[in-house]
Amino acid sequence: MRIVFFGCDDFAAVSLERLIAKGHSVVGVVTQPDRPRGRGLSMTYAPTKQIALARGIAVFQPDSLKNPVLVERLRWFHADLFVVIAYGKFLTEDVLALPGKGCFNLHASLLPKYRGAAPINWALIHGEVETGVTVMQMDAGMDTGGIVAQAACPVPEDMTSALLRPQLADLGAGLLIDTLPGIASGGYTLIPQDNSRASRAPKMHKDLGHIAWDRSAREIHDLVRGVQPWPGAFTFWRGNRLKILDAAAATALMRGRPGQIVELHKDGFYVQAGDRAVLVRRVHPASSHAMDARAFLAGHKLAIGEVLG
RNA sequence: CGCGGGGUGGAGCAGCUUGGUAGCUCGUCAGGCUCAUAACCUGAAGGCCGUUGGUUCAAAUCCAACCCCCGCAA
Repeated sequence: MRIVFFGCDDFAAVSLERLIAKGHSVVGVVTQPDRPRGRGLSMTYAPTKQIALARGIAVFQPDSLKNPVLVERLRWFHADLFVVIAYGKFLTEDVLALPGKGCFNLHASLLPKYRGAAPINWALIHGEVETGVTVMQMDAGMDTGGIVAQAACPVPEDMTSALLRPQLADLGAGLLIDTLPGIASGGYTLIPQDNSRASRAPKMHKDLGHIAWDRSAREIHDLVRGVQPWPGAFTFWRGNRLKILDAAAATALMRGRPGQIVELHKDGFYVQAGDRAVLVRRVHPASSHAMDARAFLAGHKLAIGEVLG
């Protein structure tokens, strides 16, 4: 079975590696065009592209899949199957119709929940205690296709999106591998998604990480966990950005205005939220590096009553 | 040449503008106080101030180059 793999990031790379390792015939890798990234705006290759180059697999980086010429180029792969993971572009119906066995997607949520670009982040932001991965047959909608298989996993209290991401990538890669024989033989059944239970997980953007201190301590805790490593939860202290890397909802009730520093502690400092306080345990000041709150407190004189925002 | 911040005992910071005895909050070690403690008191160890070169009687501090780290932006 000739497979063309569509995907870009580290999450997709795990499955690509697994496919190759299991001996599947990956004849092409389709990724987003290279763009200048990082400090200094140097050109960096997507993780999947790096894997493809190392293995001598053909790489294709179309600007748009709506361009008929580029769609025609995809046909030359003579693929039986398209596997799509975190590719970042919609596949048009013309593209979906190309492979004989169809197009299948690995999505990092228990569909129909969290359809969209950032399912892992949103599951944590919403405080889910369970999430998982789904293999589905693609249709023209956004993550609306019939479900082939799912695997769930619990979400511990202290889980962050940065930690959960590789775990789900691994879980998903395993599910994908297990599912492929059925897809190859046609021996699978599609379970339609219940649209009434669907929810959206739109792409992360910068301002999502900006902490609104009038939200509940629980919501802030979930936000801090859910926006890592990017965009990261942040607030402003004396005019400078202060990333909050680890925070917990306080058990004791404290009084203050939302955003106000209400208590300094050996292991961090308490900031008043909408209901109770939040204990900030790890931070990343602007122009510095990540550090425990106790280290931050050693070098910066925080005053009780100061307001973060 | 995208914009910007920073490298000072184990940690986080001040000092640099106006060159000339290494400072602060902690940590560590020893001792003391206490029923006890993350509390308090006393004392000690630990730094060629990122690297190289320059200016100077004298450089953490001024100048040049280089290395490393980070934020923004993507």
